[in-house]
Amino acid sequence: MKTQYCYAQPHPAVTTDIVVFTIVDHTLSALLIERRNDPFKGHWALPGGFVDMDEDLETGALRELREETGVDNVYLEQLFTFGAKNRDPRERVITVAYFALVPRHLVAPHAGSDATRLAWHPIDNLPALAFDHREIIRVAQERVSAKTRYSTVALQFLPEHFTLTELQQVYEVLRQESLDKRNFRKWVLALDCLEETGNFRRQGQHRPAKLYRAKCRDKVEFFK
Amino acid sequence: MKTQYCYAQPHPAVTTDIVVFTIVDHTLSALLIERRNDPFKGHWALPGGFVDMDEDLETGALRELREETGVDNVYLEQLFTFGAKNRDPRERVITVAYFALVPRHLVAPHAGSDATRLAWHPIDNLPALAFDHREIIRVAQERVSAKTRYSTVALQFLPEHFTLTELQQVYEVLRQESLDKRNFRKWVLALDCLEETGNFRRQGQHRPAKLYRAKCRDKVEFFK
DNA sequence: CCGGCTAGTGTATGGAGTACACTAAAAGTA
DNA sequence: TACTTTTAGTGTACTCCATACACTAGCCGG
Repeated sequence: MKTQYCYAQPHPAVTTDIVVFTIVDHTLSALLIERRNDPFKGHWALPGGFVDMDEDLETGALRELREETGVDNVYLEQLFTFGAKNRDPRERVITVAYFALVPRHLVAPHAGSDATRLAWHPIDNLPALAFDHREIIRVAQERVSAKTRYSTVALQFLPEHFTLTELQQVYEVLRQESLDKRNFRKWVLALDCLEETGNFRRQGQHRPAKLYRAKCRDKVEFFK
Repeated sequence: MKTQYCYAQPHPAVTTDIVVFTIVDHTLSALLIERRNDPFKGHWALPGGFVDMDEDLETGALRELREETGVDNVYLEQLFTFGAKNRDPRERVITVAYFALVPRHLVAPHAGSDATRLAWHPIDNLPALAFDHREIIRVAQERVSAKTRYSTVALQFLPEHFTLTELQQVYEVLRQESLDKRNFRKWVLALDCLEETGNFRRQGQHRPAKLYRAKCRDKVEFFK
């Protein structure tokens, strides 16, 4: 006989879903998994899953992320909780959505441990998505774009060392506009959250670029 | 025999809690209810309760608010979801916290329908609170203060008609600093979200003040 | 050594935020 | 009625930040 968990009141299921963003080819992209089971079999979905009873929400999100995508040690922030009563056809499921920002090269979406299909999808060309995941991604994108305006989150898209041109490209992708090089540099350096590494990146037949590093990589700071 | 709701996997309980803010005597205050049952019997707590299976999260929050405090038709926004594994001593409870902003005079916290004690408490002089409600209030206060910097939420603390001095006081309370009268007026009028009603408030032995109204009371706008 | 490419730099202008002090209008009082 | 008290309401000068804009530096390959 199967174990059952019984309550005097009906309880919803609670999941976490994580929108993992990176920038691929100058395009903001999200990491998606192809579902192998119903409902929405064959559709793409956000990584995520049920919260264990003995783990905090954020811990659960990090665990799902690691298990399903191999992504670890990244910037993670709670986004919004989606709880429309019919968002899952099986039972009442409330999902606490998170978003994560990762440097592109750090994540190689080779199939997950269980041979599930895993891939980056550009935000403005998403395939058919399961549940309300399209809406979740939309909200996540808005939040990330908004946060570039008053915090240093954008640094989370880059590896430890990067050039100012690379950083500018991150901002251009997120804010969907091109920026003036001189003004951008003046602005970002005035924030006083970058430092030169002393090294250069030689790449292509042109002048090498100075490499910078975030003064505090793991702390997103607010300004203004 | 009691009805039981059984699941193959353990499920947490899900509640909503609402931080209702208003400004009383130039002080940001929250609406609290004295608990009549264990756990935390006698402690003060946020209004809120279990989410029904057939209602959306926000609908549930609004229902609890109405049932427990009589507060209705107010600005409500999802704040954050608190799900630390031991935040409720009885069982795993995940709470989706909201905050609401209300004009002071619209809410008379006479005891709720069930003679529960209900009262405004200044934010910086809170009594002993149940669960992690102090933390929830702290996060809510931070969010509201931050939002006054780039949106028109502050208008939600005022009734339909108000003077510029009253509006300035709201900003001063939320941002915890005094503002220059001329600069404040220049700034707030330049936002172009207020209009004169044509009426005046006569009060005290001095020049009457123009009454203003929000151009769109029910829509919080962003600027900058 | 010349061409092609990206890295890197300064100045001038306009607009917004800030600092600051007096007049206007009502009401109560002598 | 004129004087006092109290809050409402208004303008200007300065500083700083955002913006617009074009050339030199340095590497590589041919």
